[in-house]
Amino acid sequence: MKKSRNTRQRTVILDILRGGDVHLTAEEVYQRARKVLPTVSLGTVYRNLNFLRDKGLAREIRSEDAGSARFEVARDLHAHFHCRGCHEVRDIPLPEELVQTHWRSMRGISSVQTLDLHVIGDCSACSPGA
Amino acid sequence: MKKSRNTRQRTVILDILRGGDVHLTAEEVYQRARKVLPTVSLGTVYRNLNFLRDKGLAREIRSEDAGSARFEVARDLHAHFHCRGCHEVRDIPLPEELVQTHWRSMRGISSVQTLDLHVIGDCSACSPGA
DNA sequence: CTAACTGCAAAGTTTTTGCAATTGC
DNA sequence: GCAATTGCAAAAACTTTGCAGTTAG
Repeated sequence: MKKSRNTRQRTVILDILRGGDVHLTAEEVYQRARKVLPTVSLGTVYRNLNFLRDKGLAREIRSEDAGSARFEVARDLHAHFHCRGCHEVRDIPLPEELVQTHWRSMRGISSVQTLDLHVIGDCSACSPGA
Repeated sequence: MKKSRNTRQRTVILDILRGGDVHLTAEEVYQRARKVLPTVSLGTVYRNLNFLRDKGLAREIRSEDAGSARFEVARDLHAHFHCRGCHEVRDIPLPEELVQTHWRSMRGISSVQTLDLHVIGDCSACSPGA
């Protein structure tokens, strides 16, 4: 196991992910972190977000409509609903059958680490009639 | 409906997505297109890939491990397996239950356009033992 | 004809990185 | 003490865009 330190920066960044709203971009994490650590750099935020992701403590989510990646603290597995209209991202439950699916029995798959499901459509605010 | 033209560039790019392997980056599409149209530009490739995506003729896929977006021609709905080791992307079937799921009954969801499922793990080539 | 499209190159965005200084453990 | 980490700034990687010229319909 690779060594790692609990720096103030890392703690603050993880706390930011834990607290408040989920789905923050690196830039948003950076802005919030600066309120606590005025001299923190964006590079450090990126390095720590990647570190936390690789450690399994955070998840990185990317939608089809490019822009920045967003990060959330790793919690119970869930899916994401992306609204095409307002570009909001919302957590929705991940169907239980999906979690149970026996992926490993598929040819060529040795192990499965995580599932990443995006449901893309319109939210009721953006498309009230439909 | 917005007007559009069938330019040689657009035709070639769509053919590239249709033929050969799926999951090409813009750069890869560009390299292949240049063999047919030596003066085509990367900007045109991007413009056309975006155009085809917006028209529903192509799909853009992004995985957790950043890098470039990849494009594939829109076909039957399927999921993608991403290997953490070699970064290959493979098509795998999308569980039928998932397609049947009644998303619209969820609070706040008005309509669903598409599902995007990524299964992240190790392929048998990268992790033979597991 | 003319609006959609292209090539080119420049600019925009997002993310990574080299390096010297700092700091957990 | 020393390797992990940081801040800074520069660079890399990826994508979009302004513009003048070209082209499909």
